[in-house]
Amino acid sequence: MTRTGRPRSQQADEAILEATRQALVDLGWGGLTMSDVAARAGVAKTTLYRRWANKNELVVDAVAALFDELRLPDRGSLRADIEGVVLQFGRLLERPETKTALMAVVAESTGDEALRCRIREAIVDRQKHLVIAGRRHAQDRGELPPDDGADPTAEIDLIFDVIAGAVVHRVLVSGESVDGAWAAALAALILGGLAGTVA
Amino acid sequence: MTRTGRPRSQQADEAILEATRQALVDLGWGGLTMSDVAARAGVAKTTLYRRWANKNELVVDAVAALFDELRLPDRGSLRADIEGVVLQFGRLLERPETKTALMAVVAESTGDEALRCRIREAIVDRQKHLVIAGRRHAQDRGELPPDDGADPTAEIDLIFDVIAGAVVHRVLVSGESVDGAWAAALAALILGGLAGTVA
DNA sequence: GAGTTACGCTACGACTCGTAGCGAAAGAGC
DNA sequence: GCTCTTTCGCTACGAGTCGTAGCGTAACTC
Repeated sequence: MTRTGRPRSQQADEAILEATRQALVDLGWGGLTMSDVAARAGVAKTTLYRRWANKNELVVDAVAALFDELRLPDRGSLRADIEGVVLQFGRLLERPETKTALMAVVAESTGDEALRCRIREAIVDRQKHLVIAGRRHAQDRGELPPDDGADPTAEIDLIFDVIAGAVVHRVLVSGESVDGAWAAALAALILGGLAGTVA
Repeated sequence: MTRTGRPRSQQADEAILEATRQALVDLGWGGLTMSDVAARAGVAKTTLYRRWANKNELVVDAVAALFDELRLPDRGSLRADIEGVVLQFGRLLERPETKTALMAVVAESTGDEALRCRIREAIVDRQKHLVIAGRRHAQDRGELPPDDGADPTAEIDLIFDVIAGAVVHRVLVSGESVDGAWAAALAALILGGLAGTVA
């Protein structure tokens, strides 16, 4: 089913997404306008609306592309894996375009189920896979017990919410940076609990 | 210095804040307009602008009032205190007006230092006090060692980011509710780490 | 070539923002 | 009572944005 007619410019797609990210840095979420993005991308405003229904979906796609770079290299221990993911996620979140956009689209998604699904697929699931992979590596190494038949979903979700939530909260709400010392402290807390860090 | 002239209507203030919260529930952040809030509150639009410079500050104040209800009753153990705070914060965050507004103003604050300060005073510090109080209670009970001269700020900040971040992430990003079981699991993780929950 | 689709451009109605100007209302001080 | 001061509701306004429609042209397939 080769489509007939003039094909959509792939180049325009990337120019628009890049222009969206740049506009977010310069203007923030509230200041971003479709006209401005179109002008930056060297594209007509109508071209934007032919591909994205509204501002929210455009920004989700523009930001989601940034999450492609998340990886989990096996660093040899569960502790090192956690620190690596925390640092990686922190660096990603400290970039101005990510910082501004992520919370805004999440906020907008609270009343928009379609947008929520789009975020889940494009961003959340991509992070959760890191937790699942890290857990499997740790089990292979014997650092964590293998699945005992119980459903591990709840545990995975908890770890995911704790790690991602802590990083997001540190960067966006507390407004401080995620450095090596903080990543180490968080990893220690997750592994050993308060007893482990304090004692 | 008693101010002369007609005093500002305190009643109007509360009507506006309540109308703002209700409008957030009905319309979401993007759909909320100053005209609509004014109409709901039975107030002229100009009256809004005489008290709040723009939409962001109005919403911050409207939402901040909800955080007044956060308390830390001494429940007898560190574990119970953590579970109580988590449940309390979770219930607050699951309310539609909080859910929608909190992330939006945080997102907007990434490019607005004044707004960031306002959020810190009105919302963040109010939560952090709970962590500080809980830590002191635990020290009084002997569950945690007393301060050994080292600055406990970093540890408090970490615990704060982990608890608040996890709850926020669970509710707003993962989109699931904070129930007793989850609160217990989170408390167990914080106290004993992965070793404690798994083994 | 013929047919189909995407493109840039312009214009448009509906809406929101934030401000200005007006007369009336509500208090404080004499 | 009266005056002064500030807030109030109302209307109107310019500027800006959204998302859409219509047009002629460009690009690609068969």
